[in-house]
Amino acid sequence: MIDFKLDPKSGAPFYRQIIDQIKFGIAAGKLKTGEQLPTVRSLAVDLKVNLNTVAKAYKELEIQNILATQQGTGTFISDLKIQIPTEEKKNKLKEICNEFSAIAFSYGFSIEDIINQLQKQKSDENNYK
Amino acid sequence: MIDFKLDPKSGAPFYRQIIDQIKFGIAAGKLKTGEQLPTVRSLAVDLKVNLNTVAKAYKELEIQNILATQQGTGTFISDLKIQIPTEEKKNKLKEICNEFSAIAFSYGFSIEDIINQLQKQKSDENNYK
DNA sequence: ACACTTGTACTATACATATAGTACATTATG
DNA sequence: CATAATGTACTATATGTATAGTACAAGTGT
Repeated sequence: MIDFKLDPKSGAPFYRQIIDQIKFGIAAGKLKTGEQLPTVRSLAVDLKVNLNTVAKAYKELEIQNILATQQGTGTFISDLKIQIPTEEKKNKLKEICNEFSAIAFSYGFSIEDIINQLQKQKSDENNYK
Repeated sequence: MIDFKLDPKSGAPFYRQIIDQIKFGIAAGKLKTGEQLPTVRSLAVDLKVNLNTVAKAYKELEIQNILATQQGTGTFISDLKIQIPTEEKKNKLKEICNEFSAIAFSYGFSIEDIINQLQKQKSDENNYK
């Protein structure tokens, strides 16, 4: 389970910080398929925010098919591999990359800069194997 | 010179659409170092928005050292070549790439998927030249 | 059936953002 | 020096966003 934390100074809204931490948790392997997340209430109390703030984060992740909620039971990490249809997945990748390059671009980086950096990351990753 | 256009349905604010079109114009080679952009007034009239909306776009690009403004004269594309990535900038790139690959991971994409998509984007961009 | 736990919906409010209106400051040019 | 061109600053307003308060609905387990 993740140790959720909110930083009021970060500038990023609370609900987005929650979303990011869950996504990072999945990417880092700390959250696995089927695992239950804290309930909206318990996490809200824990983070000292309103339960709707947590619910909003969960809701957005549910729309993205990253979480599955069951009323009365809880919220769970869904099986990411079989969730998104391939065609939709391709569009999602395009969307992510567009947003990605737009942000990088605003910092003065070219697409090439990004590709080079990612390739560096990729070889780093292989070194761990 | 770019043929500026605004799409009210796009969801993106006008000033950001202007920014993006200038950035893409530079990336596509349509705008070159030293070239003068339309004045805030003329572009505002052309796009049927307030001059402050254009000014805001120019201002943001000036802060990013992409444009240089001279009161009484106009706004120009600055010399982008001398913007060598500093140490700080490199770290920023790394940071951005880390965050995005983490997000892409959570959707089930690999770094390779991202690189492939970005290379596709890059060649699309070159086709405009 | 009942109590309890879970997520959801509706409302209000404070705050930020985008755009516009208007007046001002600075520079160029004749 | 005067005028016109240019970007800038200040203000107002409408709209969207984030968060919270509270009540509701749906499922669980005894």
